[in-house]
Amino acid sequence: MITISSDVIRGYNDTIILYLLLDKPSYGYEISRMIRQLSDGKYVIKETTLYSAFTRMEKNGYIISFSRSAENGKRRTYYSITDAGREYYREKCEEWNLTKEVIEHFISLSGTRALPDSGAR
Amino acid sequence: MITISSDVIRGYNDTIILYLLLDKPSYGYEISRMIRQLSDGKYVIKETTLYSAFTRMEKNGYIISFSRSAENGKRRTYYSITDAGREYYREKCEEWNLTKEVIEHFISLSGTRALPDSGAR
DNA sequence: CAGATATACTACGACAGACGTTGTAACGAC
DNA sequence: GTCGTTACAACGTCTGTCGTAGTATATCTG
Repeated sequence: MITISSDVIRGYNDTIILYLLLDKPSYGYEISRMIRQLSDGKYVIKETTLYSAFTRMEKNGYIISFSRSAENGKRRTYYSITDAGREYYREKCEEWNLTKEVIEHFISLSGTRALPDSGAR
Repeated sequence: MITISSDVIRGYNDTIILYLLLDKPSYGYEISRMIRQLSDGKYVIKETTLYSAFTRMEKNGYIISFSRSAENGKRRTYYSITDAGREYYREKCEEWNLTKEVIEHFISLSGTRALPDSGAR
């Protein structure tokens, strides 16, 4: 079974997290679950990756944290996206479209299809 | 101007290089130029990245190197893809399709579009 | 009530891939 | 003769991911 390797998604974890903060603040565990759900279980972010992304993005000003008690009284660290975060997200979306375009020049659909003559030689 | 960040393409440099070796052996400088051409200048691989990819992939058995003199007498290190390399390439192509699918769940086309109600709250 | 499971993190260190910098060497152009 | 292009190799740094472990509370199970 093919799974997503971390090196591939690397550089998009931040984007994914920001997407999930676009409409409302959220916290680690919820974001983790949402990623799993929205990807149909195809991508499960590692906890350490997630929390280190939070730290990094707060340092960069893309999100801000605040502590709030949940209904049951447990403390949680919530994060909400900043304007800079929205801007960064927007840029990453554009970058993604470009990247996709570029990589698809080097992906053959079947994976083994004979190449059209490259013109070399 | 939007450019491709290395973290995005990370994990696909090997795939890109293997693609360019599918039909014939090649060498560093040529591959570098082909990447630039095929991506319309949108992606220019760094030399160190390229040559370290060669070393890594040869160690992994995806490519084999041989030295040959060019017409002008200059020595070049050529690389050709192995069966294991073709197999690896094929897997990466499948993985790419999956990754693309997953990431696009988290990319909104406009980058700022209002989200459909997430159902939360 | 004990123990398992889910929630909600934090800390620490390792690792791999990308990259900056530098150096080398051969060739043709001017 | 030196400048630009070709064609690499070596070395060290940085960043993001991840393995491992630990802490603490809440809820569920028997």
